[in-house]
Amino acid sequence: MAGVLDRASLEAVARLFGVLAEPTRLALLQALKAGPRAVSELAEELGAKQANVSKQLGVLHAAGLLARARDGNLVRYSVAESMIFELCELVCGKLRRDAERQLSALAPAKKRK
Amino acid sequence: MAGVLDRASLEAVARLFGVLAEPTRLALLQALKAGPRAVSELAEELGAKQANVSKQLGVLHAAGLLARARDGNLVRYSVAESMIFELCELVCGKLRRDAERQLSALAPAKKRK
DNA sequence: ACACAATATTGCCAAGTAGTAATATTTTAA
DNA sequence: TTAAAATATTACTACTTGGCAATATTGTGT
Repeated sequence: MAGVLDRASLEAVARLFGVLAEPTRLALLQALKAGPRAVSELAEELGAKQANVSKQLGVLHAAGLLARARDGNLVRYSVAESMIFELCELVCGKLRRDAERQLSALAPAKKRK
Repeated sequence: MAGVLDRASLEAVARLFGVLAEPTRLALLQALKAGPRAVSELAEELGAKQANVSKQLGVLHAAGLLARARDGNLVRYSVAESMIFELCELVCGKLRRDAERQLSALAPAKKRK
């Protein structure tokens, strides 16, 4: 369905993947999957510094993955692209398969399902 | 379906996304979508240096995304995880939607489909 | 106006890495 | 054993960026 992408499109795709290529940002997305959270809540939940949480949320927001909403003194972020969870599921599936293959190579004959 | 991932799992997922976060590697995957290719073929097809193509193919192979097969003097690489194209499709879809939104914000009332 | 709390920003450093030129390795063919 | 071709590796440079401390900004209540 999709033709061949030019260099600029490939760079855009790569940039998006790059946003997801950091454990801290993935942890933030995972926490936000349960619902909107304020910066300080996320910082405590992840055990991370406020400055860094704010910075990484900014990266995710700039990429269009998060929505930002002021609520008095707080700023609540929420997931704006549920697509990211499909992405993560695909990757997790591959990692699970890899791990299984590695296991069965050491311990033959495993139960199927 | 998937529970909460620990730090190590998040790092593994991030590492995978990181492999896809480079335009050159995406271009290689795109070229390989049409079928197996030798290193020199890919270098010419992309207009890139042999050393860099070999290096990036190595990264993709180490990540388990490509298969490697010697064929005489050549080494042919091929896609080992078709999942990556689903990933790219999801990302491309988001980018298309973003671009459309940006367009319709400037030029109201566009034709549907 | 003030103090206080939550968030954002700035300057910095250390680590990681894409790309390159040069060189090494592997394979084929004489 | 040679030479030549294809691929991989090494050493290097330039650039990017995650995390941090300090500071600035924004909003709330008094």
